[in-house]
Amino acid sequence: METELTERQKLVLALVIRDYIETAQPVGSVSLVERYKLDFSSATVRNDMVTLTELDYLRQPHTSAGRVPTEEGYRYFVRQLMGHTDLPAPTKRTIIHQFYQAGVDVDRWMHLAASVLAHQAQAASLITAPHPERVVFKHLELIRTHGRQVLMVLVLSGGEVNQQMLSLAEPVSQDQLSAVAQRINQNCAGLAVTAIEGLKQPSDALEQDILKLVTTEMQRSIRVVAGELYRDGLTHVLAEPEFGERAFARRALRLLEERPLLEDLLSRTVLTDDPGGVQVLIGGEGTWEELRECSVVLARYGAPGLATGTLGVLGPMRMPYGRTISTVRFMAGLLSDLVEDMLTED
Amino acid sequence: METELTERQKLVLALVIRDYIETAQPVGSVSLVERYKLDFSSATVRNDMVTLTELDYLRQPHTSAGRVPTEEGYRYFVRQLMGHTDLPAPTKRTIIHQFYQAGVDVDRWMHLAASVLAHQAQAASLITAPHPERVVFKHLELIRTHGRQVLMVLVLSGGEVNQQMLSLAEPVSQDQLSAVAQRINQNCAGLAVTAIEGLKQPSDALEQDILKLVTTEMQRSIRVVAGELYRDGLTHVLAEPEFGERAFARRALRLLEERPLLEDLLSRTVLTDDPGGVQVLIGGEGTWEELRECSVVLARYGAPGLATGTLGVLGPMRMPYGRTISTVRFMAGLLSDLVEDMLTED
DNA sequence: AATTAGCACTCTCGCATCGAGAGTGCTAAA
DNA sequence: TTTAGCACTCTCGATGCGAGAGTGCTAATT
Repeated sequence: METELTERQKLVLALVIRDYIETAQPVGSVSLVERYKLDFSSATVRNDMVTLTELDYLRQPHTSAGRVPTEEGYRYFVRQLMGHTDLPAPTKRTIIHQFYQAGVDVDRWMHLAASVLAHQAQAASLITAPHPERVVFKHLELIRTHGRQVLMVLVLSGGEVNQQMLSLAEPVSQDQLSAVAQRINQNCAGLAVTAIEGLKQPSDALEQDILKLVTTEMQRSIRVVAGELYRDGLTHVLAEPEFGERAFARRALRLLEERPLLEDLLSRTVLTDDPGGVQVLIGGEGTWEELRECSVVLARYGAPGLATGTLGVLGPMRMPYGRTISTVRFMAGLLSDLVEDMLTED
Repeated sequence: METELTERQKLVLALVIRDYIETAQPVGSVSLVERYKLDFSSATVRNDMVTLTELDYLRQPHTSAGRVPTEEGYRYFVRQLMGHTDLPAPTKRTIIHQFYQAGVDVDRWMHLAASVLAHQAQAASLITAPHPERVVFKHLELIRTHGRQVLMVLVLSGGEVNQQMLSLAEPVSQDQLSAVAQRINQNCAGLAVTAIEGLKQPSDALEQDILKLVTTEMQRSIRVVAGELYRDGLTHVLAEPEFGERAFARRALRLLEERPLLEDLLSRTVLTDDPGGVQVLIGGEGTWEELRECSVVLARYGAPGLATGTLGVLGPMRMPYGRTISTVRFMAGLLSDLVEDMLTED
C-alpha cells in the first residue's frame, strides 16, 4: 500500500515535484537540500530517492542525472501530498469581476469563461455548454425566412435553445407555419421525448415532419457531450519546454481540435456528479497516447439531474496542480451558479 | 519596373521558388540544373542568381549556401509567374461531395467548410459567417424560458438570425410577450435600422426596451467583421519546419486565437467585392509582425451588397500558392452559391 | 556579348575529442 | 539510522577538423 512511505520520504517526493514543476530540470540531492535548507544531508536524501525510484514515483532520465517525477509520482502527490488549496481571495475577486461584466448571452458567458480559465491556469481550457439531462419540450417557433427556407427554433427545458434551418418541399405561408407551431405547442408542452413519440400522430404531413425533427433534436441534445464546445489558450501549451519536440505539441493540440477525440475523452472519463469534485487525469492514464506528456483537470458543473456541462484544462504533466485544481473548482462553482440562475423558477 | 527580367531569369526564379517550396532547403545552382535538366549551365544560373539577389527576389542565408526566396520574390512569383491554375476536376468533385452531405444548418456548413478548407490546403483555415451588408428587419419572436429570462430571436434579411437572452425587471406572461412581438413585427417589417430608430416610439416601456435592443443588434450586425468565426487546422502550421522555433509558431497561432488581432487583420485588408478576387498577403506586408514567416490567402464570398463573409487560409510563406489560391477561390464560389440559395426569393 | 569551364575560397554541418560539472551509489564511520 | 568521503558515470558545451555544397571570379569558348 501507499502508506509505506516515511514522513521524510513524502517530504522529499513533494519537494522534488515542487522543484521540478518550477524549473523543468531534473533535481539532484545536493541542490535539493541547499534550496530548501533541509536539516538532513544529501546522502540521506539520496537514500530516500532510491526507495522512491524503486516504488516508481521517481525516475532518472539517465544514470547520474537528477530525478524526475513519474506519472505515478504525480498521482501520489495529487492524491496524498498536495492538501486542499483554495484560490486566494483577491484572485477570486478578479475573476468574478471579469466574469460579471459580460452580458446575459450564454454564448458570451462561455467564451469568457474559457478565456478566463485559460488565462488563470496558463494552459488550454475547454468548456462544453450546459445542457439538460432530462429534456422536456417547452416551446417551438417556425419562422419563414427566405423562399422555402424555414427557421425552426426549439426551446427545451433548462433554457437550451436549438435553431435549425429546414428546406420545405414546397412554399408555405407564415400563417400556416404559425398554426402548426401552435398546435404542437399545445399538444407537447412539458412532455419528455418519449412521451412525444408515443403521441397519436396527426394526419397533417407537415406537422408530422416537424414533430419528427423535434424529437430527433431532443434526442441529440440528451447525449453526454452536446452543444457547443468552447476552447481557449491553445497557444499556452506551446510555451512549455516539454513541447520542444513539435510532434508532442501537435498531438496534444490535435486532441483539442478534433471533436471526436475530445468527445471520447470526455465521455470515457466517468465524472462524478458531485459539483465540488475535480478529476485529474495524469499522463493519459495509459489510454490516451496523445496525452503522454499532458495532464487534464476536469470538473462537471451545473445542477445535477437538470443541466450540466463540463469544463477543464489541459496542460503539461508538469503543472501546478494545486493552483489549477482550485481554479477549475472555482470556475465550476461560478458556472454552476449561472446555471442555477437560469433555472430558478422554472 | 518588373519587366527588366529576362525570360531565363524568370524561369530560374520560378524554379528556385518551386524547389524551395518542396524541400524547404536553400537551393543551389548545380542541384537546380541537375534536378530540372536545364539546357544551360550552373554558371549561367549563378549569374542570373546574382541579378535576382540584387533585385531582392532572392537571398542567401549565409555566404556559400543556396538561395532562398524573399518576400518580394514570392510576390513577384504570385503576381507574374504563377499563371492561373484551377483545381483538378476530381478534387472539386470530392469537395462538393463532402460538402453537400451536411444538413441545412448554417453553423454546420461553416464548420464543415473550415474543415474542408484546412484539409485541402494543409494549413489553418478561417471563415467568418456570412452577414448582411444592408440589414432589414424581418421578424421577431419573444419566448419566455425560465423565470424572468426571455429569449429574443431576431430574424434579419439574408437569413441572419440573432438570438439573445434577456433578463426582464419583472415576470411577464408569454401572452404579453407575444403581443409585444406582434406589434413590433407589424410596425417594423422590412425597415432598415435607421427607419426603425426614426419611428415614433410607443409608450409601452417593455416594447420600447425591446425595440432599443433590436436596433442595437442590427447595428452590431452591420459591422465588417461580425458573427461567428470558424477556424480549423491550426495544428497544420505546427507541422511546417519553419516553425521549429516555437516562438514563431506561437505568434502565428496567437493571431488566429485572439479575436481582436484577427479582426484587425480582416478589416485592414481591403477586400475587393469581386467574388473571384483572391487576395494574397505575403509575410505580413510590413504591417503584421506576427505574420513574418506566414502568408495569408483571403477571399470574400457571398452576394455583394447583400450578404458577404470572408474566408481564408494561413500557412507558411513557403506555401504552394497555386493550389492554395485555387482552393480558396473554389470554396468561395461554393459558399457564394450557398448564400445565393439562402437569398433566393427574398 | 553571352555563355561556360575551371578553380580557389568560404561557410555549414556532422563527428570526434575533451574537460568541467553535477549527480549517483557504495562503503565505512559516527 | 544517518552521514562523510570518494570513485565513478554521464551529460553538456567548447573546440577542432574534414567533407560537402555552393559561390564568385577569371579566362576561354561560341
